[in-house]
Amino acid sequence: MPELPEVETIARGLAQRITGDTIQSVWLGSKPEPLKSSAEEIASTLEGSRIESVRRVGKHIVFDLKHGRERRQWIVHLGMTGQLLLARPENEVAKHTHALLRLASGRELRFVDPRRFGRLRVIRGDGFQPTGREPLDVGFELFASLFHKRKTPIKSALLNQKLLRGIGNIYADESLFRAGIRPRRRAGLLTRAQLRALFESVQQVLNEAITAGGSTISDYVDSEGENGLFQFQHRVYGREAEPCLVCRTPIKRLVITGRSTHYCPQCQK
DNA sequence: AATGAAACCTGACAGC
DNA sequence: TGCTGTCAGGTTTCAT
Repeated sequence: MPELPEVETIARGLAQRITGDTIQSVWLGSKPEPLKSSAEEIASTLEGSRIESVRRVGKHIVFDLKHGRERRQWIVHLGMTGQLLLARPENEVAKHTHALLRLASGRELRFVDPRRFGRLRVIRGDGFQPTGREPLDVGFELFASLFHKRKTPIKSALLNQKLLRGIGNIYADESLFRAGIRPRRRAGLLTRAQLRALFESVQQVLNEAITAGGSTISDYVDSEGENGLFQFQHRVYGREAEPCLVCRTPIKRLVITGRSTHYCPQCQK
């Protein structure tokens, strides 16, 4: 479900509301799939830990914890349909709830994920090592070098988390539209001007989406259960056969490395 | 090394 | 009212 702007929105909301709280006890569902670490390891690492900070790294939510003097981390990836929700104990526990953290403040932090593509893991210490570069922190020269000599379509390269971390299907399509680049163009063949346009489009799209609280297509909600609003600003994603907002040409849809891809055949070259 | 297809899951929706 | 097929904000694994 969530890409960089959605994960950023969730992390900011949680940071505001649970920083300084302590995890008292942990319940983990019987289905083991969403757990990357063992259930016992997750529970024993989290229980008794104080939440020092909550932040986004790529599409991961990182909880920096302190257990006594020891640093620990809880790493959450939401997959396609994962949600982290702050709730009161009396609130009904939703179907597909896989983890429930009881906090000292009396609230509960719940991980809900119908498709179970999400992943939870814990780390002793603070050594979480993400892949790729943050698209909002990287400079142009480094950005351009990531695509050098790559034969893969630029759309696939944008989705490759080992290059840039956090861009997903919606924001790849939206960035390519704004940059006027066809998704199937070989990454290594982009001109310097196109790379510059793409660099700026990616940052623009991500920043605007963060401001709008992310995109809600079907089930994304932030930690308070609120929808995002950026879906109303999508220019190509989900608009197959609808007129391009710039030139009225019908938006085309195709599949690139298994992902639905939307573009304007007139505006994107 | 790099690329692409298939697999992992459940739910919603369209068409019959 | 079913049933079937398709699709979905993602990543990993396995062949080429």
